[in-house]
Amino acid sequence: MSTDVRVRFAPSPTGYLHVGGARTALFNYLFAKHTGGTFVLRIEDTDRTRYVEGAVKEIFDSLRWLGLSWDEGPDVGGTSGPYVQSERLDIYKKRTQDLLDSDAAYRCFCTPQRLEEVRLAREKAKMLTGYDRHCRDLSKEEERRLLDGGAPFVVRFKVPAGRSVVFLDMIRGAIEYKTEVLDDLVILKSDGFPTYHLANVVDDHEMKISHVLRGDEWISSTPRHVLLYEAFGWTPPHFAHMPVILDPSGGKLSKRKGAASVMDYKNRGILSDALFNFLALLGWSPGGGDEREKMSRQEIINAFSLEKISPKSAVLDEKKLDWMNGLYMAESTAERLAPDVCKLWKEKGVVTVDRDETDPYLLGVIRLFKDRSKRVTEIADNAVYFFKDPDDYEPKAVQKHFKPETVLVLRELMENIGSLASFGAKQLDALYHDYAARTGISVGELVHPTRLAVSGVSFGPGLFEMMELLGKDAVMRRMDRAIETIRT
RNA sequence: GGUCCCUUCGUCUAGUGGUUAGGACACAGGAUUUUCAUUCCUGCAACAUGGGUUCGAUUCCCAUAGGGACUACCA
Repeated sequence: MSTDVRVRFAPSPTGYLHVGGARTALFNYLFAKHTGGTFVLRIEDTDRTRYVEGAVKEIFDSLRWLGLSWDEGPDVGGTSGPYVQSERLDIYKKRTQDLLDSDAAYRCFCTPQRLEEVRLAREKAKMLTGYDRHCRDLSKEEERRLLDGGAPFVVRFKVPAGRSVVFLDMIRGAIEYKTEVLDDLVILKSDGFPTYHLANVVDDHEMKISHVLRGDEWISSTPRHVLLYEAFGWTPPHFAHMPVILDPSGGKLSKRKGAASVMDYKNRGILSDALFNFLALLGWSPGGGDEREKMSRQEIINAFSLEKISPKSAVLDEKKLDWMNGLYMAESTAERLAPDVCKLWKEKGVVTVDRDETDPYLLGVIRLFKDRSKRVTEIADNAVYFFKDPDDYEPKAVQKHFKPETVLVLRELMENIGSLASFGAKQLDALYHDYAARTGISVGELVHPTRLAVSGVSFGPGLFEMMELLGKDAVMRRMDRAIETIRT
């Protein structure tokens, strides 16, 4: 079956792409790539009231940024199009008619008010909520009369009585439902649009989807879908339901509580490779004693299998994401990081908007910071002093390193630096060590005040590399300024 | 309320009918380093509870508890 694998990711354009959705897409992608199958992207826009302008683009952008490219979809086409449900209305109408013809479905003329009343009454009586099948046995004459009167209607599926529906979830095993708990679901709405249930079943069949990998909120709808396949005389696909991703308090990830969408993570300085790797490991692991954590896309694809997906929901640990992102930051190059970092610098007004991203100075700064930063944003935040002299100095560090006698030391260092033949990290290193040896002052006691004078903070890249990049003029000017500060 | 799903360190997880229950992140301590970060040691820390089945259960079964999903003319 390996080459027959066809999977799909089917988001509805109601907003941004949530990381939970992104991971479902990721697992679909991984399964397709692992099996040499096809990854289809389908837009489920059958609810016109929830449609959000720009959502499709946001979803496309998020998936592309994460590196999840699809083989068939709205923009790239394919043999099973169209891939947007609102463009497939005729298909659903025809299929609905098929069901009506075979007496597997019926028109329901109940008003929303009546439905509401029934629901409340049933709830009160502690009965199963859901439709009471009022229109299921309408006579032909009655139906004709209502139809001729122009009464609005929906089409409902006739759930057979006294049956049990069993389906196999690839990561949970067999799941069984009695049809008693299933009500007659709406398959075609009064506006002529299909509901998710119908559209989903029809499309998955027509698009020859072999495996449906979706969020586990769909488990309880699956028996209805199985019944629909049955009514159409189709073989259902394989099902596998992905667990949800939670925030640290155990609730759903939400924008309110922090990052929730793929773009949130991007904007907060997470790298695509890192998020890909991290999300893959959330709810899945290679198993079999394989304890790799940092894995390339190809390694993940090679090791992936649906059976190793865990059925339990997982909490997204941002600390671990940071750790992994740091690994990818260090591994990346200044050139690759530059566009993202520069964008942040430009937003902060640290560099002018027309500044060239391939500027060697900029790349030099990034190179100095990337190994010690966990996120792209960290570089942008911590490297500001490379673009302007420090306005003030870190108070705690001042107490520790700016002492009256520091003035003398800095002055002498400046004199030495002034007479340096060439201003480079190596020479500076030698100079500091020589000076330390000559005076008996420890290197640390020279380095710390210099660092504070030059950068304004007590931490950062290697001092001598930093000085070299900053250049002699800036270094001398800042040291001079620090001396003034100490004296006053 | 009903139906269904889930349950190994704080978090992500590996794993087995008999193991000192392994790794990673985080945390704590130490070493290295001019700072920070890295790196390297060390430490801390888990099989939800109760019944079975079994010579033996973390592992298999059943309950209970806790968490979650669904219960729309939303997906």
